[in-house]
Amino acid sequence: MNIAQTYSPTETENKWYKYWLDNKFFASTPDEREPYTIVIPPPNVTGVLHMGHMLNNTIQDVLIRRARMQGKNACWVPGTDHASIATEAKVVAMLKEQGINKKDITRDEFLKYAYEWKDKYGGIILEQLKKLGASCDWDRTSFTMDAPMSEAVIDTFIHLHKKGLIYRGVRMVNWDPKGLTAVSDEEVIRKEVNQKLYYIKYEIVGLENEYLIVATTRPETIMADAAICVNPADERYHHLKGKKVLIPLLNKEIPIIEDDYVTMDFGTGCLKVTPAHDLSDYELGQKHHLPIIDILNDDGTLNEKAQILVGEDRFIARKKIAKLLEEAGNLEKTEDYKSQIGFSERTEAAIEPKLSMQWFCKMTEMAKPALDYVENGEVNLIPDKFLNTYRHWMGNVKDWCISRQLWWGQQIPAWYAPNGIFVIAKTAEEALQQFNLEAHHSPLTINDIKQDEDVVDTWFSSWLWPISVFDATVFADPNSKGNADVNYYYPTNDLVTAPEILFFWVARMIMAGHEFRGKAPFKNVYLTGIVRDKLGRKMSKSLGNSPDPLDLITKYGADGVRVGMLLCSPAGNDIMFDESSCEQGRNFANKIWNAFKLIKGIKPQNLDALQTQTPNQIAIDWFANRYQEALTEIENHFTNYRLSEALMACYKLVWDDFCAWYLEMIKPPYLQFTDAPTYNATVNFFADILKLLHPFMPFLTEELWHDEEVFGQREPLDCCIVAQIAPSKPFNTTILKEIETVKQAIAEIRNLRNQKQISPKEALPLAVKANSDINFTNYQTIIEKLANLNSFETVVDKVDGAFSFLAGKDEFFITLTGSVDIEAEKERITKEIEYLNGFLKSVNAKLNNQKFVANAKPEVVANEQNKLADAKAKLDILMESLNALI
RNA sequence: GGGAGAUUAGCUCAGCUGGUUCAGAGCAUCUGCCUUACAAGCAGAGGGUCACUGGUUCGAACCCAGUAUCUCCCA
Repeated sequence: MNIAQTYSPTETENKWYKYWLDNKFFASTPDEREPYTIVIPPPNVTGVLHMGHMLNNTIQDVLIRRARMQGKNACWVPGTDHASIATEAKVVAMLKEQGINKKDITRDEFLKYAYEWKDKYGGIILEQLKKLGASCDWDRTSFTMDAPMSEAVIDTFIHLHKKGLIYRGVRMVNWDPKGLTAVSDEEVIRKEVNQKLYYIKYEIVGLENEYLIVATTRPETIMADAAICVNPADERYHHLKGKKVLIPLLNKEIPIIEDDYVTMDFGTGCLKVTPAHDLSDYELGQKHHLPIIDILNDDGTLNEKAQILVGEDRFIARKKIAKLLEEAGNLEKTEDYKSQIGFSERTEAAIEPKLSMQWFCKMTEMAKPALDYVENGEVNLIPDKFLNTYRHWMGNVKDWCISRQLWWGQQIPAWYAPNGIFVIAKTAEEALQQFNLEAHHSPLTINDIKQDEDVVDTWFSSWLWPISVFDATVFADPNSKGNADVNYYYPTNDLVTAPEILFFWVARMIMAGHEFRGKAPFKNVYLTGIVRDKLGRKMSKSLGNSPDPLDLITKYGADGVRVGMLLCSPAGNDIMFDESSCEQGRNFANKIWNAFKLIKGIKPQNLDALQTQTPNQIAIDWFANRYQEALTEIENHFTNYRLSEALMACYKLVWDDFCAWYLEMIKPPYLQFTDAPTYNATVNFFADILKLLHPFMPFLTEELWHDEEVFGQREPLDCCIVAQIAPSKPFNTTILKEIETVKQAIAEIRNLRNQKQISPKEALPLAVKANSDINFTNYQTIIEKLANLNSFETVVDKVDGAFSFLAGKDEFFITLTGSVDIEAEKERITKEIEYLNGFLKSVNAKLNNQKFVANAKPEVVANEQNKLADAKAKLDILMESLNALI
């Protein structure tokens, strides 16, 4: 026998991944089979593999491998996302290191550097996914800025603009003063921050030495104040109606206005209204027709409209102005205060609400069908608890700010004439044509017009992803039929992603899918949780609490890590990741390895023997049925996307049923071989097990699948990855039940040994008094072997002076060499009797209750009657045993 | 402040339509074993007032109301 003591994964993994690739097992082209499609949530080109990717992609790989083995044409499309802000930030930083300032180079030069950067680092995650075993169709790898994909984005922009769904407008946006761009709401991370609440005194005009006190966290914005607002119900301020106050330091008059938006019991009940620098204030300003005074530059420094502290950064200005206010006697006091502040997800700069001219995509109209798909079940969210959140969000959706003040991305196809008029067109030539069609200005030349400097949000590319990876040409014309790929693969089947991007990606993909294909892009959305550490903290690079996934793979094997991740990852719940679960995965792999070693070791010399009978037939029958039972359960778990439970069911089938029971039942004595029928059956079982496990543990199963000694020389394309797994068949429950009783009896005997300190080597005599209709002689060899008996007999009467126990209603007797401790036996039996009496009482209470009998379903009542009969029978047996002892 | 979800064994989680001997699984723990497939193992065992308080019901871990704690989303 030529096989290692333990399974060592690394070499195996490299070998088989290459073999799969070389033989094109991952590749898919449309054919007559049913398609099964997943598009990867494209990881961002700046990223490296983290635990979230590991979980997410393990799940996708399990689903895709299973579909492949069910005979479907499985296609998993990989790719990456250009991540405009993050990538641009990285490239800018890289250039800075080289002494190059972005401002000093042209857009084209910058893009050249950016593409170089992307080519070098952009594929890292995809390469890492291969280590995990991801069976993506790599030939289809897409990138959101590939030429056709970018063209799709521009076509989409033009199309939606034509429909009136894209417009340009001044809005309050989340401004990132470090990235110098607007970011979407979803890219803002709110954090609780310790701040100070400044109580500032505003002098009331016409009332000498009378002040209004306003509490604010942003004293540096007083120069931008347009009004002070109080609640009309606030009696403290009734006398100030119609009055004005002076902004401290500037001595500028602003009105006191009333609005019930103001919370009376926050601070002093007075709110300074700064329409240019706060979203709510902006809305309040619009309502009350207040002027907008923007005192900040794009980089967060104060501009000349501030009049004081011009050029200072907003945070420095805050400290300085506090001092100035204090000196001027306008600072009443300060208090410590905690509040939520938004930070840029990419640059970590504090977000500044800022009014600016941006491009927006109208959402209300598109949200309606996107909500309907989910409401009516055409798209299933798994778990469905997310439906509520989804519904809430789609009902309150806001227009989507799609422009970004960046270069890395698709440039907005808007062209401006010198007079500020713009047209939307794919090229400068087309734009010029459009301009010159319009009569109200003199003919322009190509040099007169200028394209919008900004690019569109990355999500404006990725919402097209499930379509554009197959056919990027359909966006110019939504009525386009599309190519063979998109017609075959779209809509895709499952999407596996994180709940945090349910809205800004999943929902928008549904919108785009509806707009351009008239169909939702997927049927099921499986939402994974966030991977957290043992302490419940989100795993992140900055906390340093995330293990390097590749190290884990080296340590536990890819299969071990896959199993470890899945064992603790129910859908939609965060996973508390603990390395020890990978250890469990590795141990499981080793268990399978060793079971295989045993099978190899008991292979008979001559497999062609004419022998057709085997004493192991009952064990074989049992496992064949047990396998079907487990398969049924596993299929059910998969149908419901309960992957961790499907895996656990496989785990128990292999470890408990196959290894601990079946193999022990059929195992010949040391250095002996089994018979041909047993061996063949066992090998077939093992092959079934390999197939069942393959989606979870692709490498180990493929390795063992190719063992020549056991499975013979296989054809080059005869691989586990494409082996077909048969659906479950009906099974015989009688043998399953009978073996359960047998197992129970064996466990009792082992327990007896433990209690009485009897060595497993010492054989014992067993007598069986069958009260059920089980014929125990069928199971004699199994019991003899697993309980180590030296005699086995069936009896009609109780055996006196023996240790006895019940398994089901059947009685078992073991005569021990020493005398039986009668008192202890009595006590044990009495305890059982007490328990049964209690049980009987509760069953009787139900059955004697007229209301129960009247209201409960007939089968429930019948069941109670069965319970009663069973318990009575057992009780009789125990009473007899007890009486025999007295 | 508004909304959603959670709370079951030491840990991570199942428990599907209220009704089996329903209080479960895996891991961890404890006891005994180096019994030649596997100590990354084998055999066995012990762990729970189903967060709390009421209610509905013949019957509640499950349904309802309230309370507490936690998480997330939105402001």
